[in-house]
Amino acid sequence: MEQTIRLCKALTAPIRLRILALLDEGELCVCALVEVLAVPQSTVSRHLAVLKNADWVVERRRGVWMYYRLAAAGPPLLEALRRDILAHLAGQEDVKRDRERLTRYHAEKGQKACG
Amino acid sequence: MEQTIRLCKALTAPIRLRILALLDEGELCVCALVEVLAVPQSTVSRHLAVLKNADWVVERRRGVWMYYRLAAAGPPLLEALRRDILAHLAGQEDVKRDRERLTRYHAEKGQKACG
DNA sequence: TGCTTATATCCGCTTATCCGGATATAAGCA
DNA sequence: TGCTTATATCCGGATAAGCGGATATAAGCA
Repeated sequence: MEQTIRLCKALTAPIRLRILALLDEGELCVCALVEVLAVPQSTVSRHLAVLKNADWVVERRRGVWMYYRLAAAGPPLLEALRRDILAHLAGQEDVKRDRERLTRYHAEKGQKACG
Repeated sequence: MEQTIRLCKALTAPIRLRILALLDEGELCVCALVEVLAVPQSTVSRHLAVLKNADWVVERRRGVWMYYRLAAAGPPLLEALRRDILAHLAGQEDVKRDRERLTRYHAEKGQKACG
């Protein structure tokens, strides 16, 4: 029950849904999310912490950079929700916009250290 | 996006999950929920309003009684979430307890007008 | 009409969540 | 060691959500 609620609570902020949709394209470091989402770094970090606590994402350190990605496996409920939610988000206009910005970011990424 | 959030927000309170799990057994009137859940009537009513606004449930008036049931059909996301969530809730101890109480309630219901 | 019962809404209060600038931590490098 | 950069956490203030007793609404019946 608490697990269900934790999972669902993590899905109740637009920015967190946008983060999940971006991570669905692959692992990203915090600075990429800050740039693509265009919100303060502390905000991104805080929302990532929520997603991590709810087991939606896992992190990995590489030098100074923290990389986040969708949790590969987990309890059945999480996997079912992930499938449904991401499929639904994929059709959203705002998500498409974010993904275009991410593509652009990746294109320019050659100059960035965290690539 | 707002739809996703509304759907998920409705799932962030234990009592609302318990209500959904009970309604999964079939339509119920408010007084049944009040008795089975053992919380104040205003609380049940308020949470039912949240579930209704999020399109999780629909209501039907019959005389003085309001009957609530799970929304039969809806957007694909809602149906997918319903399947996942209810399947997961069915295994929970608290949900089983509630359902036992509901069975007992139904057994005694012969004497109740709202049956 | 007036009375009773079921349900919804109101209200004051408490508690949780969110925001983002400021600050702390942690790693890499000179 | 000290400096720089990336990220996390803190903090004070704003907004939202929740609670449940009290009250309003709505239907049925005498």
